[in-house]
Amino acid sequence: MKRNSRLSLALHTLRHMAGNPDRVQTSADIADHAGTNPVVVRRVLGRLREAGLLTSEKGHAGGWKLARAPESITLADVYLALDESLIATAPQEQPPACSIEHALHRRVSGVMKEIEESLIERLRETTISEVRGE
Amino acid sequence: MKRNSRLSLALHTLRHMAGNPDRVQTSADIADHAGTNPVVVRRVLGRLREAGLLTSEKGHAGGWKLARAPESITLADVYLALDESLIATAPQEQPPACSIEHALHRRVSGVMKEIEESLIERLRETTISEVRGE
DNA sequence: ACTCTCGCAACTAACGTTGTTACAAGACGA
DNA sequence: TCGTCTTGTAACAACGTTAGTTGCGAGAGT
Repeated sequence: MKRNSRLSLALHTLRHMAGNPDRVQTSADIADHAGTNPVVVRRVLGRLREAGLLTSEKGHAGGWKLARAPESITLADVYLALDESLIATAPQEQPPACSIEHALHRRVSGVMKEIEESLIERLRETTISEVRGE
Repeated sequence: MKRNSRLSLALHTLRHMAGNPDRVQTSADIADHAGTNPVVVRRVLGRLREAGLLTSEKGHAGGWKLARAPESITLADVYLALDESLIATAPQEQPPACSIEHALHRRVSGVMKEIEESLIERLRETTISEVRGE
């Protein structure tokens, strides 16, 4: 699939949890609803747990739950937790060998970094609670 | 390699041409300088030709040349010619089935589109002539 | 004990990108 | 006209990334 799908899965799941913050959901439930696989769910939500957005418990009544108030979780938090870095400029491993190439890379990287900043800025304006189907 | 490399190759080549606008260069020369393959060069530069930035000629004195004044070619022109669409949101082929998923997709797509606009805006500020190694 | 859950590692499959080979078609000069 | 240089294009291999899948171990709870 696309680069997008991890972010989609994460947001989708969090948004559902935001509507019912105390309910514990298993990976299997989530996978079922999202049309994917429990292992994939654990992979993605594991990132969110590392970032402090979710908690997980093993055992009978185990599963996933929000770790914080949904009003305090922005789209940017999710984006950053996954560190997708949509705006990728390859880190130019080779020594430039051509000053033009070097200058171009610097220029483009600069713009990309700026743009990624503003993307994050923009995502930070919305919390997961605020997105709702009409 | 990375998503980035087509854009890098295109910009690198155009920048060199901008410094010597009347010289005709073969794909082999360009590939050699960029450390890649003539076929790859033709693939990438072919896009630029379709966009009206370059011309190509077959035969003995054939090769590639700028189609326009280098001062009139911006980084955005190159980016758009390649239609890389760095900011990809998958076009959600499936019917949503879940209104939350739908709303999220709309929200995220909206932000992404905005961001891509501002990237292009930003790239439009610089012409290929203006980038130079110090 | 038994069962349910997450955690994790390993493997497969699909996809996109680059690189490579091969060949056809057009342009030019001898 | 013939040979040679070039682009144009198709087909294929190589590689990396991602999602999906299977299997097994480790905790938690009954």
